[in-house]
Amino acid sequence: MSKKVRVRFAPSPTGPLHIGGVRTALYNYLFAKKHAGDFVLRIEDTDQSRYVEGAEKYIIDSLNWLSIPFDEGPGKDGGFGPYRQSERKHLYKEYAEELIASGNAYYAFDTTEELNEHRKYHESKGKTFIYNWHNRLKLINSLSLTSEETQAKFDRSENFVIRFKSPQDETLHLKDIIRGDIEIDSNTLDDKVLFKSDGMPTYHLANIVDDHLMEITHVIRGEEWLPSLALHVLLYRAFNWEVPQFAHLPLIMKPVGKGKLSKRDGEDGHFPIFPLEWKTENGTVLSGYREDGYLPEAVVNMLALLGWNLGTNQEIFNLKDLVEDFDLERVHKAGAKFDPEKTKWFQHHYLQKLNDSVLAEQFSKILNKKGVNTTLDITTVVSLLKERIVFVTDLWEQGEYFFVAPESYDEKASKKAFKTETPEILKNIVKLLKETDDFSSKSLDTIIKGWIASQEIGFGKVMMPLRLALVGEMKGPELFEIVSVLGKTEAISRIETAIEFLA
RNA sequence: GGUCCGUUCGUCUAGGGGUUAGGACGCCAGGUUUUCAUCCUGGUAACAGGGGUUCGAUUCCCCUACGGACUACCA
Repeated sequence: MSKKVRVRFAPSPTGPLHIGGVRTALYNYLFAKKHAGDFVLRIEDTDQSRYVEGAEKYIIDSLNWLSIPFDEGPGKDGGFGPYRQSERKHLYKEYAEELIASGNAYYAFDTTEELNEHRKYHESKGKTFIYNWHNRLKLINSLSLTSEETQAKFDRSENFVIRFKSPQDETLHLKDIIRGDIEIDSNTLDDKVLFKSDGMPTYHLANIVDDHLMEITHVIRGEEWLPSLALHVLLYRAFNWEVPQFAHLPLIMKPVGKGKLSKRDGEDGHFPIFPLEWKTENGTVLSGYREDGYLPEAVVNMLALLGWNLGTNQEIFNLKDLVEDFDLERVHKAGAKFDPEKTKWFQHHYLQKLNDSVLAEQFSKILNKKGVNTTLDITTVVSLLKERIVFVTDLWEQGEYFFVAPESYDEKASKKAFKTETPEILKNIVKLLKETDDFSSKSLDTIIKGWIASQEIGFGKVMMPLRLALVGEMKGPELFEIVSVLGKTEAISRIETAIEFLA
């Protein structure tokens, strides 16, 4: 019996999550649920200076909005808490010291200034400064100093960090579910800081300790962590802990230009890159998918396919399908530019599946805000407009004329549609409308088309000016549906207004 | 610069030693709608380059180019 699958999503609360982070969360969730495992949310807030108020709440709200809730996390203890690293602070020191005791780590006293000097010097010579086996004895640490000298530094309360002692002359064989085998020469690794002088662990230490303590079986994270994989595996080895499996997800790239998608890409506002709206401290509002009117299903579907596919032609997946079909082995290796246009296509698809009554309810709210008072049946209006909209808000743009009579007629269209004989034709239509009480679109269709046929005039000569009179431009659903919804009084009134306009 | 990862239509991708290299978004055209949009049909468009291996390579190997990530007491 294999261990229960446990995965974690471990964001840093430094601001809003962009869709890259959301996708990482989604893949973790899908993998966990597919294997009947747990999805853990862990907040990695070991860098107090970068902490941003509200970011944690934002992360949780985003996951909830997308229906990818965590099983364990802040406020939801599953026996492995706390789930904020700042609240686990007391844990890490002893693990760092354990590494020192076992000879896998050491104290280092080099100041930031000194290290910067070294880096600058190396850079000037076209080299890279690496703190590791080849020079650690020339630097200031408990390996180069005598134990008395080291103790003296402690007695003087000098700042220190704990660094990992990376091995020399070893070829590491790493394994990644998506990328396969990776070979690393340990001599290229540097002695990463595990424990900072401010008493907090770095990401590397906290991450490994927590993943171990939380019994994480699969680490699914962004490709930007691939260079740290060797260190992490070495850390597990040093602790003599079982190593989880790793999967490094391809990056999401900017839709235009070069490089990976970053939070800054949300600032130009051409398309949302955040799930939810976010107000920065300087008051700028970064748009979110939710506030822009996207359905969470559309966002999830789009994100799922950004780097993964089933191998069939299927592109529409709901969350349940995804849980069933998702497979890390089918995750693409290369980074993916995300495509705002395709996202709209998904949105259109999912919006069409919404019930007319649900849309009508939302549309009513919009109408209220616009101060529109109407006796029209909103659900019917929605049913006529639905297929041409992508967002609920498009309903107004597409169907304003249902509620407000046109005040002008599209210039180009009226040139084409309004002819000298038009007023006479429209008068006849008014007469026909007055004579009937059956305002079903079908009946209207029969009556008016029958009249047109009997007069032996072109359909266009009637239909086009009629549409213009009712709508104001050449757009909208089937004409007699509009007449039917508008009703006798309003329809006749609009046509008479057009006749007057033409006079 | 160094280390690592990657490279199939503009974009997301399928495929994989012998295929007309498939799908989707976009774009274009036609049809439906006597309008517009939707929808339907069709079209456009790709294996980065060079060497191998092989009867045969887009597919396997190597090199180059290009792209990306990392290179902090940030995650």
